[in-house]
Amino acid sequence: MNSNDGNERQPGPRRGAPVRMKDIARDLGLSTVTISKVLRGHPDIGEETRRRVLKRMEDLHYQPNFAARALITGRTWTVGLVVPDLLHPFFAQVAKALSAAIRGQGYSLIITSSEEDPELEQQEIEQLLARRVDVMVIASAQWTVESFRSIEEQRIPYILIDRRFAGLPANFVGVDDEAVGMLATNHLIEQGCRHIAHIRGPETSTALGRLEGFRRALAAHGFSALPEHIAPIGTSGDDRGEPGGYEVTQKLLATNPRPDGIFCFNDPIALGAMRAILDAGLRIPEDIAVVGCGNVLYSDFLRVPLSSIDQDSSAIGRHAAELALTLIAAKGPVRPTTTLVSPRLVVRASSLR
Amino acid sequence: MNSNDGNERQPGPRRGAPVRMKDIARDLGLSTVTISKVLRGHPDIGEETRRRVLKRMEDLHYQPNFAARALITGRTWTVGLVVPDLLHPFFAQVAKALSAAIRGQGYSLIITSSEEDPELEQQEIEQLLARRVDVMVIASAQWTVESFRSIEEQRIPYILIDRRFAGLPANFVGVDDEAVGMLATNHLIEQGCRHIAHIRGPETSTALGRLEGFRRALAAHGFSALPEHIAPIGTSGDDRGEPGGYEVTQKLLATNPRPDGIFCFNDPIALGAMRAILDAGLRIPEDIAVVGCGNVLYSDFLRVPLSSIDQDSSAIGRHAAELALTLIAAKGPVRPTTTLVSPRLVVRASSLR
DNA sequence: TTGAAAGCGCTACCAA
DNA sequence: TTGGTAGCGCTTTCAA
Repeated sequence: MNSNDGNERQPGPRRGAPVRMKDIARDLGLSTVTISKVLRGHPDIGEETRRRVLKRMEDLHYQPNFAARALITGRTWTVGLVVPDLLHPFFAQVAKALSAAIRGQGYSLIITSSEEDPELEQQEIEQLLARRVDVMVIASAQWTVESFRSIEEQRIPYILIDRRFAGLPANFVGVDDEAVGMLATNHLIEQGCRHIAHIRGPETSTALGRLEGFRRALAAHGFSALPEHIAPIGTSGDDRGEPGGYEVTQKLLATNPRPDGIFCFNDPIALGAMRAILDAGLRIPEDIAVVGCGNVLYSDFLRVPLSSIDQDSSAIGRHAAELALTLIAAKGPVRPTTTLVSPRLVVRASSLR
Repeated sequence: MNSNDGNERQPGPRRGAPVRMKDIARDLGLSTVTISKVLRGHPDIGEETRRRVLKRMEDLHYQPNFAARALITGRTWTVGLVVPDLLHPFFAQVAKALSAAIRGQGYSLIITSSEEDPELEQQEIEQLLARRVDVMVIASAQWTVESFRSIEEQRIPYILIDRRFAGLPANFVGVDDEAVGMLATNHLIEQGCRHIAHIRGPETSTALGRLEGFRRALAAHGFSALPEHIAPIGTSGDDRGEPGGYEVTQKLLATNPRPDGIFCFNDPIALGAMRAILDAGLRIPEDIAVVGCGNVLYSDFLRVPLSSIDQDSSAIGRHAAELALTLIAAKGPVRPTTTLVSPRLVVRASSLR
C-alpha cells in the first residue's frame, strides 16, 4: 500500500518517455530490484517471475539506460579509438576489425580522428577521458609522450597501435616494422638490384623501424646504401603522399649511381615514385624496381601493378580488441604487452624482373 | 559545521577515483551547486568565486561525468553513425566530415558498421537507441522500413544518407542520383558512343536513381538502351565489386551490337569492366569508353585512368552534421528535409576520345 | 549571489 | 526468492 497507489497508476509507457524498470515493476506488482536482476540474468529469480518480466520487457521494447548503469557501475561499455585519419585504409581497416571484435561483447566504439594534429589528438583524448571510456586504443600522431600521462592519471587502460614511443612502457599492437624493411629490401636484392634507395617516412617508430630493416638487410648481403639514397619525405602534410614521392624521386634519379630499386615508406609515396620514373622515360621494373608498403590500394589495377608489403591491419585490429577486453576484465594495472604482427610481401609487376 | 566535518576531510583526489564536484566544493567551502553553475557558465556567480572554482578545476584536472549529466538532462552529447562498410572510402569520408563538423560542438561520434547485413544493422540501431544517442545518421542496408519505426518510437531524430526509402518521410542527405546517371550518360553520348550499356547496382534508391538518369539522358537524345545492355550486378556480396564487374562485362561483350560505352554503378565494378575489356583484346576508350562512379580510387594511377562521377562525400557528411545539430536543438519533431548534393564529372582517359 | 533538497534510472548490499 | 534502502555524480528548483 505504498508504491502501488499514487496518481500515475495507469500502465503502459508515459507519453514519449522511454520505458523504465520502474514502469515494468509497477505493471507487474514487483520491485525494480527484481526487474534489474532478471535483466542481468541473476540466478535467484523464480522461473515464473522471470518469464513474466521478460515478456513485459519485450512488449514494451524496454531498453536499459546506459547512463544510469554507467553512473553506478563505473563502466560505460564503450571503447575509444583515436586515429590520425579515418580515410587512410589502414586505419579504416583497423577500425572495422576492432568494431567487429567488440560488438559481440556489448561494447560500442567511439571513433575520433586527430587529423595528424598532435594538439587535436590531445583534445580528443581528453574528451574520451571525460566520457570515461573503458579502454582507449590510440594510433598517435604525437611527438612527445605527454598525452599518455593524463590517461595514466585517470587509470584508464590504453593501447597504442601502429606507432610506438621509445621509453614508454605501454601496451602496443603493431606490425614488425623491421621485418617490413627487411622483407622489401631482401626482395629487391633477390631481384638483382644493387643500388637500392629508400624513401623514408617522418620521425616515427614505424619509419625508423623500416629504415633499420632496410639497413640490416643490405648489411646482411654485404651492401650498404649511399647517404643520398636514403631520402626523407617532406614533413608538411601535403608533401607527404603521392606528390612528395614524386618530388623526392626526381632527386633520386639525379644521383650517381642512379638507384635500380626503391623501397618506399608507403604506397602513395610509391605511386609518386613510379610516376616520376615513368615521366623520366625509364621503365619499371627493368630500370628501377619499386616496392611500397600498405597494400591497400587497388594495386592490381595500376599502370604498373605495385608490389607492396601487406601489414595485415585486420589482425592488428583483432589483437587490439582482444587485448582491450583483457585489460577491461583485469581491473587493476597490468604489465604492458607488445604484440607484433608479421608483414607479408605481395609481389606484383613493379618489382618482378 | 555540517558538510565540512566528517572524516574524509583531507583535500586532494581520492586514491585513484576521478575528481568530483563534491571534492572541489569541499576544498573550497562551497556547495556542489555553485561548482555546477561555474562549470556551465551560469551568470549569477561572483567573479571571485568563479575564479577560485576554475582554478581548482584546472589544478585537479576536473572532468565532468558525462553519465551523471546524461542521466539528468537526457542528452548524451553523442551522435550515432551506422554505415554498411567503414572500409568503403565513401562512408569513411562521410564519417570523417561528420566527425569534424560535430567535434567543435562537444559531440562525439559512435560509429557502427552493419557489414551490409540488414539484421546486424537492426541490432546496431537498437544498441545506439539504448545508448540514447542524441541523433542518428544512417546509411542503411535495409530492404524494408521496419528498423526506422523503432527509432521513431523512441523519438530520437535520425537522418538517412546515401540510400533512401520510397514512402518513408525521413530526413535525407545524399547525392542526386538521377543527375549522376545523366552526367555520365550525357558525357558518353558526347564522346560519340551510340550503344551505351549500364551495369546497374542492387535494388536500392541509389541504383534506381542512376538507372533512371541513364534512361532519361538517352531518351533526351532520342536513343534508348537494349534490354540486354542494362545488366544487373550479382547480389551476393562477392559478386559485387570488381569480380562482379568483370563477369557481367564478359556477357556484355557478347551482345550484338557490342556496347561502345559503359556506365558502371561504381568504381570497383568499372575496374572489373576495364579488366574484362582489356582481356578481350579491346581498347579503352577507342573501342569501349568506361565511366565509373565514386571517384575514390587513385584513379589517376590506373592502367587506364578511370573517368568517374564524384559524389562529394565530404559535403554529404557536412550537411548531415548540420542537419543533425539542428534536429537536436529543435527538441520537438521537425518536418523532414531532403538535401541533395550535386555530383561532378571527372573526365580521365577511360572515356576521352 | 549562494545553497538545501529532491531526484534522474539504475545497481549493490543486506534483510526478510 | 524477493525487496527496502542507499547512493552513483550531477542538475533543477526554489528558498534564503
